[in-house]
Amino acid sequence: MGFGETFKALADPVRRRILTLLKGGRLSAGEIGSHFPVTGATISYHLSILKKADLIRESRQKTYIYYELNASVVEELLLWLSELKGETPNENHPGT
Amino acid sequence: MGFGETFKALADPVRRRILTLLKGGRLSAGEIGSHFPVTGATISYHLSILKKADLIRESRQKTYIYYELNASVVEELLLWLSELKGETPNENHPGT
DNA sequence: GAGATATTTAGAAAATAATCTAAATAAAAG
DNA sequence: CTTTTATTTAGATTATTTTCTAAATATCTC
Repeated sequence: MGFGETFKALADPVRRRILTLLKGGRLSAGEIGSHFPVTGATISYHLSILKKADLIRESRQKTYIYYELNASVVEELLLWLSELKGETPNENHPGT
Repeated sequence: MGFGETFKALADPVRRRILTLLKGGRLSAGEIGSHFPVTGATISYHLSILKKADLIRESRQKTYIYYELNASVVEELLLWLSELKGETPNENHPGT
């Protein structure tokens, strides 16, 4: 919902590391939290920021809430930055 | 100097608009300021943030200080985001 | 339903960021 | 060297962000 929100979400090192973790597949909030020396509440806060920026998606399953990366917003960012650089953005969609 | 600084610089709408303006070529601080309803001091503050993030470069000339976009940092950002997306980043260097 | 585990929400404290006004610096012109 | 114009720096204020502890909610298991 706007680049400001997205860039702001990416500005925090904890949130960038969360995204990098999620690159390897979906993880529960607890699993994510175990990688950082902060409380679960703080992780929950960071997840809410990432969620608001639409960089991650959640899915409840049993007792856990799993989070996974949402690449489509990253794509929009790539486009904006490519345009800033002054290049025609590359297409790289093997499926199309 | 670290992605945090760069993303933080990009998180502000005024700073993003400054970068977009500079895409069209270098501008003095005053020329940049004339596009925004804020004081020159505030523009100077935003320019200092962009400078610290190495997103812009300055060059003094006569009474003016000109600012221009520095694309190389944008390139690093593109790489990081491409990797986050899980794709091999595209090369698009016509000169090589 | 009571207890256990996972996660979020609320509220407060501390740190950081954005903006302004006023003063300082820099360079050029006279 | 004084004045003018361009820009930055300093200091104060207000807003936003990050983090914590404690409490609330949700979902399972018995």
